[in-house]
Amino acid sequence: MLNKLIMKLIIVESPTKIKTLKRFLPKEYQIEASSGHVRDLPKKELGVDVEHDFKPKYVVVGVKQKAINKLKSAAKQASLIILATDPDREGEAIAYHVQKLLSAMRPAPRVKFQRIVFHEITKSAIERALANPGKINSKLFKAQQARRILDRLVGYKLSPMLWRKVRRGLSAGRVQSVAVRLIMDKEAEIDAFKPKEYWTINVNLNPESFWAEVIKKNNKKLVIQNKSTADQAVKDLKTAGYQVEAIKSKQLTVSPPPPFITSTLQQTASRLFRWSSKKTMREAQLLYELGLITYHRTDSTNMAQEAITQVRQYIDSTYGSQYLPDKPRFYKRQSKMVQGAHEAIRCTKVTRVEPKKASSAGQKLYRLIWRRFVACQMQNGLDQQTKIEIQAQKDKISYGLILAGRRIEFSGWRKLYPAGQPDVLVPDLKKDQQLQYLDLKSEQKFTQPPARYNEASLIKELEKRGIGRPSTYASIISTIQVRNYVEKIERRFHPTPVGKAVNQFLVSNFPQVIDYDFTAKMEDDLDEVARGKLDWQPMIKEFYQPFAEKLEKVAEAKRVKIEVEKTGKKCPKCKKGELVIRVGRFGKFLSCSRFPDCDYKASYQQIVKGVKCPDCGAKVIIKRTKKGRSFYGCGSYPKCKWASWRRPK
DNA sequence: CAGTGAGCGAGCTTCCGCTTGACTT
Repeated sequence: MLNKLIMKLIIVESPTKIKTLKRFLPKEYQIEASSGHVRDLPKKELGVDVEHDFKPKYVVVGVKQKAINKLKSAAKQASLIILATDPDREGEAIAYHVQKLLSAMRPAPRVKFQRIVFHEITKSAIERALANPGKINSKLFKAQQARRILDRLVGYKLSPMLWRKVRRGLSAGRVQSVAVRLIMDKEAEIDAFKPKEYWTINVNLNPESFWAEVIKKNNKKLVIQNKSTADQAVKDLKTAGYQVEAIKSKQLTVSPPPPFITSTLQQTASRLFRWSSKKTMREAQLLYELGLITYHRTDSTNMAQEAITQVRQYIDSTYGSQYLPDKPRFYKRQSKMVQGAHEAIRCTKVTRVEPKKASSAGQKLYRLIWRRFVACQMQNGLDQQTKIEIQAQKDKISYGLILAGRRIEFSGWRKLYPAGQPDVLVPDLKKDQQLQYLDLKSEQKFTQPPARYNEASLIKELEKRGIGRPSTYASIISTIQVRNYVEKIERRFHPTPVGKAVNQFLVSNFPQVIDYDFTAKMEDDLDEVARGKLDWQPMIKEFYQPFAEKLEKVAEAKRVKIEVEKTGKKCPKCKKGELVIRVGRFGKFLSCSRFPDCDYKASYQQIVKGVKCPDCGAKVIIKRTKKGRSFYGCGSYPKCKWASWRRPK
């Protein structure tokens, strides 16, 4: 058959790309997807020979067998195989392993392999890439391999240590352990926090009955720390004379936020819709598969040239030229950790304002992405900020008061994207104008402890430190909860006794591994490997040698006790011990403090208030599956088997 | 979707990062 000789096989990572590419390319090209990594270290063993230069053992990823079979049968027909995986470290490794797998086929395909890279899926970009094929960048692949091996060594050496020293089934890793540490350190900050007392005084003045805040005394910043100071000021202010001292006005330009990337999309959907990162990713995936948005796992704010041109035309024709900046906006990458294989998350067609094919949740997310996409190329907003300074004079003592206002002069991009604060108007006053005292409010306040992390703020913090990747943010959140290291209460993360014990163990024994800068240092080294300045084996060795020595030492250390939560009740079995709440693999349970002398145990029931079992009327409790997902169940189980994922009415 | 967990003896747990289905409460 003639076809057999001329068919060229292009291999990409994501199956969704197949359709798009087919539109651009002539029939002689067949396009298939690897669906991510096809070979990896084995799951059941370390798979790294630490005695022999860290030689890795790779096996085929079981769940990818179907995709691999497809690749293989296509490869048999092909005259040329073009590896078009993503243009980053992981993509290079995927290309390497795909080539390895396909070359090992019997009978061996006698085709050539080419590697191409493109940063946007447009006809011109792909044609350019096809015209300039290269080979696999083995330095970049080695950098990925070093990353993979390092993570394996950390994870598969530390985790068994925890099984022996704390409890079976636990885990540690370069990313998850630092995420847990962040939460623990925040808790320590909160514990150490001592609220400070302070007072605010606001004075109500005429004309127009406005309020101004007292901020100065005798031209110095005034901080009121106790009631007697506040009372003295109140006494003065009640009978003082008031006068406008100055009116200061200035214009502020307000730039739009950059287009969405994975982390900011998750944070914004969390803030506006109260969605979990998992929910956001699920909805984004569906939009991506419908071809409505660009790829949703990205750390880059770049946008395709054609998209910018289209959105600028759209802004000009829909909102008018005053909403269009002279030049397109480009957003810089925020850190060197950014890999930039993909574009920012944007709509594929700017004129598609409402996607009819999407679900209602999908439409909600789409509208958000659309607004941010268009807004990021719109003109700056312009605000008029006004500060009115007022002086209060009482005998020889003077107080300074302030009143701040802000008014939007030109909405700019905020015409589209939620801007936040509405206008705060100030009364129409003149310099030196006399004011009349009406009323006064003196309030005692206390400084607040820092807030615990929620999903959004934890992801933001991890991203800032370069820890984790867009494809893993949602799973990090899940892992630390499934392991029972932290629990979410009212959408915020709190430490559990197990999490505290594990963190304490790691901080005191392996401080370098869970150091906040460990990943950043690793990335620096990987850059060197990718640039050919450093070999990967010495890089791993430099880390592993001291790590292995430490592992040996720590093997001798004592078991770590997990702290228990007291209930204040007596054990009903032995009547001697106290009932305590322990955290096990399946969550909390009640037991006797005298364990193992007394083996009393009972399930700890987290009762849902105001809800009855729809089947038998008993109380409803929150339970967890083995996988860590929580569900509602009947309190009289096993007599009544009622259970539900959703909270009953 | 769940009968345990802490220990004990015997086989197992575990990492990070790239991707989608196959499950569906």
